[in-house]
Amino acid sequence: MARIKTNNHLSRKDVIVTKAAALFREKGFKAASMRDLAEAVGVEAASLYNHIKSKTELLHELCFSVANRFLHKMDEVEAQNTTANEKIEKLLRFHINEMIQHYEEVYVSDREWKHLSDPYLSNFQNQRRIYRKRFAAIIELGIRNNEIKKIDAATAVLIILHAISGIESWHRSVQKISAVELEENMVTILVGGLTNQFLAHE
Amino acid sequence: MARIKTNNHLSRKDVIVTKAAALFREKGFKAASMRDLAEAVGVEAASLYNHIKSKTELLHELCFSVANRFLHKMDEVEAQNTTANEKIEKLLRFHINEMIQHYEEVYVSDREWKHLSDPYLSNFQNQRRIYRKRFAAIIELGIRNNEIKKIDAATAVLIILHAISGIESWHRSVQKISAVELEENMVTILVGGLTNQFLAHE
DNA sequence: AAATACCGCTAACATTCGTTAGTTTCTTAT
DNA sequence: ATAAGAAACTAACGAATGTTAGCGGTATTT
Repeated sequence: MARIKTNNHLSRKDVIVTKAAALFREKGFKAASMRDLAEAVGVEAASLYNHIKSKTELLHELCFSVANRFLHKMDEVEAQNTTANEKIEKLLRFHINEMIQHYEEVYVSDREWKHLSDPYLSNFQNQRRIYRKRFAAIIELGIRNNEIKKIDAATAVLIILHAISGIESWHRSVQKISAVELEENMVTILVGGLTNQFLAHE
Repeated sequence: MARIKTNNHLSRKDVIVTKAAALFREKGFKAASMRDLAEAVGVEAASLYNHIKSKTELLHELCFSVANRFLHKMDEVEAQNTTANEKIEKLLRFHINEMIQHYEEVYVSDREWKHLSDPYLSNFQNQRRIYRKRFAAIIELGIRNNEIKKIDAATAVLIILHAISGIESWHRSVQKISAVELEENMVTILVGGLTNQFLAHE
């Protein structure tokens, strides 16, 4: 009867949530069964219910812990007295680092939130919508200040957020450039575009 | 006993595949049941099997019909005698239009291919890998010709492809800019970046 | 050492799932 | 009109799913 291993900082529930993130990422929420999760944790399926309320609760916890981190960062960035471009770059780098360091959680929150059930579902969708609005507002400010091209802000947000979720591919690929290089490349491309502007002007 | 409606160009199977795409997009492959699909088609679940072999077959058909269209376009673009930038823009616009016009199929192929089973799974993954390699090769050519910034080509591909999948958000949003505007915005941002370069140089 | 809360186990439940078998009904061709 | 084939139906299957009940062992507190 082997117990779930914990250290001083992690509760048994934390262990389960972490393993769930990895499993939901790998198989998708619906395809991952509680018996799969139990095996990953090293315990029988029924035993999980001594620590969690339901499978969906695991998804709640993952989705909202990620969402909260992003909203918190948005508060911080908005409060800073910087240019729109600097704000965008800050957010961009935060997103990239979150995706690199908390890969499984962020990925699950991004792709599996559909399987939340109300009221969590509407709640999550709301937070998401608001986050994007705030992001778009920063871009619109940048446009008014002539820092940023006259493009549709919502489209820009959509591109940025989805481009970041592409780090998933990087994470799984065998031949990777370093995390730092990845970050620099992404910022360069998204902020500055692909085209070699110097050459184009000459 | 209402039959599945067909016109001259669509077989009953085509109708099922199309409805399946919409359903798989909405709920995800695993969460969408054959009984759901049957209801959408207007028939009992068992009746579907007069036209299809299995649920997974539906996913095969969707994934590979999309993949084939992209590979075919890649052949075409590679064969053209144009600059790397022009090739990239061609592919970009093709992706965007595919996503706008065949939204459900492309989305499903993009997000649900994990649920394919071998040998289809490995096959699909291979095609995907090769497609990205070919895309990256075009970018690398552009870099050597000084058309494109010295960035990591694989990262650029990853950003472009994922950015395009963001059209999903546009598709579902209520207040949309037009498809043409969306396309122009996406090309502008991805090729030219966010920053207002003229201003930055002055 | 005894009491107590914690945690894991086995067994089983009600559902839901994809799919098959067998039958009936509708359409089409002769 | 009738035979033949296509396509719908009902019923049911076995497997897998999330979850609960109840019991037994283990760690912690007194």
